[in-house]
Amino acid sequence: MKLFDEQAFIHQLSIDCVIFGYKDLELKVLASQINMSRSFWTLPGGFIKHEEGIDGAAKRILEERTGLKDIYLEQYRVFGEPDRVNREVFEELAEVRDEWVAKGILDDANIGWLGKRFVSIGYYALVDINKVSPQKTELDDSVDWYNVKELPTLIMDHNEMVGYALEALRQNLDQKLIGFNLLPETFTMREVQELYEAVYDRPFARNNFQKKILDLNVLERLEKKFTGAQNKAPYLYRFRRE
Amino acid sequence: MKLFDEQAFIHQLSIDCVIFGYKDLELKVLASQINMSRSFWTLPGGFIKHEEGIDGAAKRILEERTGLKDIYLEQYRVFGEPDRVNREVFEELAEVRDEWVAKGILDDANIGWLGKRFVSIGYYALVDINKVSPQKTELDDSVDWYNVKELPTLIMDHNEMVGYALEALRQNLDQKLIGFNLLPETFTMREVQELYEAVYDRPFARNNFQKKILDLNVLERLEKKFTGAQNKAPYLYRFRRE
DNA sequence: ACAAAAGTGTTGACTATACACCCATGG
DNA sequence: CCATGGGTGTATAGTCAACACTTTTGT
Repeated sequence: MKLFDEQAFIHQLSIDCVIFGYKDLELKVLASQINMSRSFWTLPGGFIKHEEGIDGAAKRILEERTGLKDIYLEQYRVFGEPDRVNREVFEELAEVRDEWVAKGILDDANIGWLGKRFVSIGYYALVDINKVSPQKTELDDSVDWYNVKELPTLIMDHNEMVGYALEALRQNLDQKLIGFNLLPETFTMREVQELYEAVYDRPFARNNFQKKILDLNVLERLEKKFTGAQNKAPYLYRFRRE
Repeated sequence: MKLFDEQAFIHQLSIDCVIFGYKDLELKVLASQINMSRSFWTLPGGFIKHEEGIDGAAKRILEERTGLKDIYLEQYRVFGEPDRVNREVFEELAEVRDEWVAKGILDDANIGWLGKRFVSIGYYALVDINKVSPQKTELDDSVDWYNVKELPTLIMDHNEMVGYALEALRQNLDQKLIGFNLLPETFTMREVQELYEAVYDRPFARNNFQKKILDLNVLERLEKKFTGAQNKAPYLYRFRRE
């Protein structure tokens, strides 16, 4: 079965998603590895169907890759310089072309379509990393989370895309109260703080941070969380959606 | 001569520009009027050539419409819902079709190309309104400035585009110090304040405003401006670019 | 001298940050 | 009762808006 029907999509326009997750004090980004003769890393992406809105397309792509519906996502920038095409990758693609066509993954129409210059709409998404089971496509060799500070070299301008996405995330984290999308349903104040420290890559004073977050009036305090550690048990909080 | 060669451009992808100008205490937007059997207003827009970057395309479109090079511009959002097409306008277009084809303005290939669903990249631009002499295209009946608060009804989602552009402008005016692009080379502090009041649609306290702006350290104070009015002559300022 | 508007200084409220202290928990 | 980390209170500095006052200009 052919990987995709290029007739169904708008030409020369793509969507690339920077999916942010948070775990082990690190802000992470989902990237997949494609093995040709060399291996390449890439952001999850896709195309826009003719009858589909761009937000809808991004949602569909995210659902395909993460299995999640109702993901928080936002477009943040369009990447459309004419030199975006990555010559290296395309040369590699040429090398594996016959093999992949034989496998039926791609056909000539696909390859011609992919070879054109693309304008890509950048979306970023925030997910609870525990709820995600990354889905491989036929082309992917692996799909995994990478620390945003130690990303591998991605194809085309995808590293730059992550940079702009992080900038947009930092701008919006406070303003739009979206950070809680990166945390599980309930969490401690320390976890919120550590998340903020990972995003902004700088420390925050504990007491002032607590005051600032509580003053937002968007958290409800639940029962205490007894961890077994020999210290005061922290409260759990939940984000109030309205 | 045919208006445009649809072969030269990326399909189903357009650019629309919200060009802001400032005059007579009002923030203004450039819109052109197209006369079919009814008349429609529209934002200046265009398409992206195959070998051209999107920022470059926006620059070209702006230069065509304003005669200015080196305009400050920024992309702020993509509009890509599938129901963007304006049925009314397309029906009107069908009515004048034969006439326009006869005139040689459009041909069938053009019309088929235009009839598809488009995704549009929104740019906003800031110009010194005194330097602009709006250029009509063959299709335009008029090109004029309209108060952003009293815009006519524009085609498709162009009114919504202006709304988002204004929001983006407000967010960036302070942060990126871009407001001075709307003013002439030299200006008084009062003029800066009136500009801000027009953009944010609210008054600012005179003394505090002056302090805030001067503390940015981006203005150099020049000679005084004697207007002939019976009051203290205000200083002229110039924006320091570096 | 006067009206109009520009420029500057001072005050008080609010906010953000730093410092200090007490409390709960399990060993 | 001690070490550890959680929760809260207070003082200080820095920022922002309101008020007051002085200066310059042409009539």
